[in-house]
Amino acid sequence: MAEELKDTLNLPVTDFPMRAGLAEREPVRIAHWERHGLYGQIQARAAGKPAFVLHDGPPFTNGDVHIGTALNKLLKDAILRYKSMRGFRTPYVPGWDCHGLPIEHKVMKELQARKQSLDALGVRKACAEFSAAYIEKQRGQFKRLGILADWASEYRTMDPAYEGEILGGFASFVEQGLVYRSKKPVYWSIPCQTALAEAEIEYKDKRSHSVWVAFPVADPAAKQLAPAHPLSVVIWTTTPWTLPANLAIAVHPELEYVEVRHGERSFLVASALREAFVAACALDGAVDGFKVKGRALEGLQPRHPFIDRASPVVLADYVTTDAGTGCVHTAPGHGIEDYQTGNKYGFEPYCPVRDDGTYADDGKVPAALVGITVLETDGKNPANIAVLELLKSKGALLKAQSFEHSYPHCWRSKTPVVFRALDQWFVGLDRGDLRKKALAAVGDVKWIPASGENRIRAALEGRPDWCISRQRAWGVPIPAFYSPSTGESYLDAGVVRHVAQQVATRGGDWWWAASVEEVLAGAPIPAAWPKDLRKGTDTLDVWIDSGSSHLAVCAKHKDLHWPADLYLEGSDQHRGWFQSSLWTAIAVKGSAPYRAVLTHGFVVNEKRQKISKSDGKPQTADDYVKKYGADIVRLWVASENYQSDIPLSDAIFETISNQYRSMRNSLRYQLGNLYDFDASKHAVAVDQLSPVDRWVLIETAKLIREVTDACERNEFHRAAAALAGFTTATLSATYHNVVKDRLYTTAPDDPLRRSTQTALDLVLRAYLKLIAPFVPFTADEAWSHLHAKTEYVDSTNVHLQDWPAIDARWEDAAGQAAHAAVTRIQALAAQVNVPMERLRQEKKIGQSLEAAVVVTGDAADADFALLTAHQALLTELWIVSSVQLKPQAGAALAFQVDKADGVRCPRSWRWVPALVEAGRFGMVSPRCREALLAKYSQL
RNA sequence: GGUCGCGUAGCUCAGUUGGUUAGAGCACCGCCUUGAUAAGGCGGGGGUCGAUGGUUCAAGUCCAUCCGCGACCA
Repeated sequence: MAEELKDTLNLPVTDFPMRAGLAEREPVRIAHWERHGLYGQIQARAAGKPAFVLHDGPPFTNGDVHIGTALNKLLKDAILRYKSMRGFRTPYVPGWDCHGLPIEHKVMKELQARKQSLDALGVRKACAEFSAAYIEKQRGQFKRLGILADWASEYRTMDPAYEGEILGGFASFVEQGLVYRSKKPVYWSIPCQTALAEAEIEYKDKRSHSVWVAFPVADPAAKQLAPAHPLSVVIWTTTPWTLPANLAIAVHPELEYVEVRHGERSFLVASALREAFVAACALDGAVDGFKVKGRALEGLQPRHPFIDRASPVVLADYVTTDAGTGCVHTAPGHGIEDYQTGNKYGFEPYCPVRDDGTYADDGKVPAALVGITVLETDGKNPANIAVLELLKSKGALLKAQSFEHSYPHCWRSKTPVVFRALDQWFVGLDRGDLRKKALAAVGDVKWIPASGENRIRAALEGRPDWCISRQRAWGVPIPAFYSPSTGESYLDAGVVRHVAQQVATRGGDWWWAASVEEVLAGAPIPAAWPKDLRKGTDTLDVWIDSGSSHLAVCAKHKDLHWPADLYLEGSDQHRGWFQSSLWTAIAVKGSAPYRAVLTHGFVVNEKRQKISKSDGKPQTADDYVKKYGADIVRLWVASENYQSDIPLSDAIFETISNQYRSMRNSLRYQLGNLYDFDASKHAVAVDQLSPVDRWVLIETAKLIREVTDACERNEFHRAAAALAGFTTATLSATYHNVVKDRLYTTAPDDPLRRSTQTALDLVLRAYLKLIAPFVPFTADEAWSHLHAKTEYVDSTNVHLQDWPAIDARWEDAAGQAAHAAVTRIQALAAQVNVPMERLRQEKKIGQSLEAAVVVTGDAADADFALLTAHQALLTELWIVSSVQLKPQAGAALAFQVDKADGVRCPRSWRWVPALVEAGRFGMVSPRCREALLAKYSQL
């Protein structure tokens, strides 16, 4: 009998599964989308509409897609899907950053492991293959995340046409006189005879000499110093071999320095380091003399201990009192800080060390040192030993001792590297007012968040001239020429342009493969150039590569426009891509390449620390996609406030998974209850909808407003929070819960049931569109079930819909009134629930339907009046069997809950005073009898 | 060390121009339900709003300093 009655209910029917199985289902849906050319359909649908160009920052092609890279791409994808639903054309051309040292480094390591060595062309070929292989991998991983893009048009910085654009842009730099050649210290590997980049350095512990060296001051009175004895400024260094290149001594302007008297000599050191100095050099019985601020020492002229020149005192903020004497040996040709200080004071980056590591005979290096190598083998450094000898003979060496410290080593030869000034190419950022123009352009861009503007400004203002040459093979060649006899360099815009054209068709390899004659054939060679020239072997800094993408992509692709509407990358790109793109755009086009720049933070672990390999946690996007599915990863991205750090942990993914399940369950409920609903036949007019249905439509309107507002502000986590709240509170706990009774127990065509189905249908359609940018797989899956009761449908796709609109009729006066009433009655439910819960804990009732409610209150009380006016709604909204209103003058509103009297209807489970006969269905409540009669016409 | 940013319940986030006992969802505990069921409902516990000091009648909300974390520099 009970089974039979259950069969008379209109229970939900749907094939939309509760269990998502995202890891298995999503790839099938991707294939479905690709088969239908979803990206193309989306573009075609918006043909003629204004374009929203989000220009893709190219990920580096040297590994699997990192979870942070995935976050970036998913934010872009969500924005584009949203914008397309808002009526924009959203062409999206993804890119790949292919050149650069990390790839060359990896490739060289592999070659080394196989004991192979290759020339530049061979290395380039291996790098190109490496890069291409990772493009394939990454593209697959991006597609798996549900990224929709014009993959056929993707740009790659190693493509000949792209390389041609880079060089074309570079030609404009040269033409405007922005490019110059100058010396700058770089890491140098002596055995490899090559410059190294940061990534090619390994830090290892090393035992070095540390020495205290006295620089005699001939004329202390020039700075109003009155030492008791002949004065020396004392420096401390761990690289004695750089002393021949010493050009200055740096002191901190704010530090205090003190005269230390010992024997017949006076020494000048920082007061804070006086004790350490006296102890290290065993100056027993030393006494202090005058004290002086570092600032006052500027311009003092100590003499170099073994070369006949002055080593003037200069000021530098980086001088510390951690170690040494507070007087820092400064060799602008052997250190970056030294170089910068040297620049400030007009010293050349003097470097008497040749490529092979030996001292040059330049007329300044003492004869005793010429030809001696600075390369350390077996812990012995011939240059250090020779320099120490020299210092001793001059009486300048106060102390030498061993010193253990971490020191950079060449990753290939494993020998200590040296810092050595080499000729490099630079872009002069203040030439042609480039910096001024760039700073001005910053003001025309919308920075999101606004603090990004300060960051880019600081980066632009603080940046020294841009060193754009790299002594590497895997990159775009710098089309410069050199005279073998004089070493003079030759760079000309016309020639660069000629090379650019050739490279655009032949590829960068051509530069290496062709002879000088071939390279210059047909080029407009300046008359002043000598006949005898060789090609340069340097490549361009890869930031020029990616920084030229707006020229090579936005300005070229027919669907796009220049400048782009939006750049969206991690906040580290203020010093990277945002900046390099701005420089190239200012130089070539005179304005910024983007209208707006949106930045996000970095993925961190539960301790808010950067995700690192030592965590032992998975770091690639695929790890998470395989475990949770792309929609979960996407929902995580949407839920986080990406403007600061973005935490990632198993606990967070569990929470997100729960939220997802909640959404999915609501979808299943709605789809299941719409199985026999056809809007064209059954829809109820808005003004005829029941109050609770009008209520949910207004709630939906509020949701649409909230999500839309959040999306317009790019604050997707607010959208996600609003959707989560709507799902659990508005739908699951309230609307779906309340409306179950009428959906299940009334006759299929009951106006009340059709009213609710009408609302459910409207809510579901809006809801699916709202979640589509964030969980596109699930949204489209449900959309298929809604339209065709099947998993895949060819005729329609949620991503081809317009963003949901609010029907003005939902919010008319009657709707507002119904909404207000239902909202208040719902709020009062909390007061019913408390006493009801007490009965339940006492095991007196179970389901809320077993309860009968009595409300007492003054008839004039606003709430009591409201309940009286809407008495018909109360049992349904509170999900109880009866509600009795007892007006009582002067009484406060009170809710009393008891176990319901009467009998329980076996069909509706409601308690009624008495059951009635319903033929073959037995005894049921009067209301159920009517429903059965309506459904079966015969009982 | 410098610049910028962040720091509200176990987790993810709200807290508008300073103003009632600091909120939501998830998680947790208890009860109910088994006709949304690898679901659902109800009730409950839980926060000295990073710390300290200050401005104010009133501060999570403004100011200062410090601590922690991150990014970029050095």
